[in-house]
Amino acid sequence: MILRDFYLQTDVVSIAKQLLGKVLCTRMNGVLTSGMITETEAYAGIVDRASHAYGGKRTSRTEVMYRQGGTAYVYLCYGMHSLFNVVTNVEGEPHAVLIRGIQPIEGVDEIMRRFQKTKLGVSVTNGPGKVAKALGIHVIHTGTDLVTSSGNDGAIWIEERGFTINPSEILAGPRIGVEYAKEDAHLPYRFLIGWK
DNA sequence: CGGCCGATCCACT
DNA sequence: GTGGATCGGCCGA
Repeated sequence: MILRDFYLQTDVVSIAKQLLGKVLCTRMNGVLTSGMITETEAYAGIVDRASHAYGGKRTSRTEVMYRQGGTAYVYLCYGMHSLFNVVTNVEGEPHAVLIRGIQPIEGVDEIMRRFQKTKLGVSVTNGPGKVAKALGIHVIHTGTDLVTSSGNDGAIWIEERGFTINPSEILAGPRIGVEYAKEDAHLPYRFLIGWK
C-alpha cells in the first residue's frame, strides 16, 4: 500500500502523473475490487479557478480537501454521480487529484454486477462517475483515509504493483468540464496513458 | 428562501 | 450531436 509520504508531496501535477499505473482498491461489504489508474486530473488548490477550493473557499463539502494528503474527497455531481478524488499535500493545502479512468483488475464479477452488465468493455474504464461506480465508492466515503483504512469495511487504498509507465506514454491536455475556470481552463492538468 | 447549474452518463437520433 | 435524469451546493435577495 502507498504510504503517507507519497500523498504529502507538494506538487499535485507530479502526483497526478505518478498515480498513472498505480492500482486503486476498495473493500465494500467484504468484496475487493480494484483497477489500474489510467487517467487523472490535478486540481491545484486555492490558486486554481477550476478547484472547489479556489480562493480558499471552505464549505462542509470541501472541508476534507484541507485535510492531510491521503484522504478521499468524494462528492456528488449532476445529482447522480459520485466523483472520487485523492487529497494531496500537507494539511491546510487543499490540493486534489480526480481519478477519471481505471482498468479493472480484481472483482470483475462484482464490477459487472454494479453496472448490471455481463461483460466489461472499455466503456467502464473512462469517466470519473464510472470509476466510483465500478469500485462501489459513494459520497458517504468522503473523508476516508487511504493510508489507515485498509482492513476495515469501506476501505479505499492505492497500491504500487510495478506497472511501469514511461513518460513518453503519458498524454497531457486540458481538463474536462472546467470552461468556467477562465485562464486556468486550458492548463494541461489532465493526464492519461496513451501512445506516441 | 428560490433558482441555477455542475470535475457526468446514457439512450436516442 | 442532443437532451433527459436528478439533487446538493452555493449565491444572491
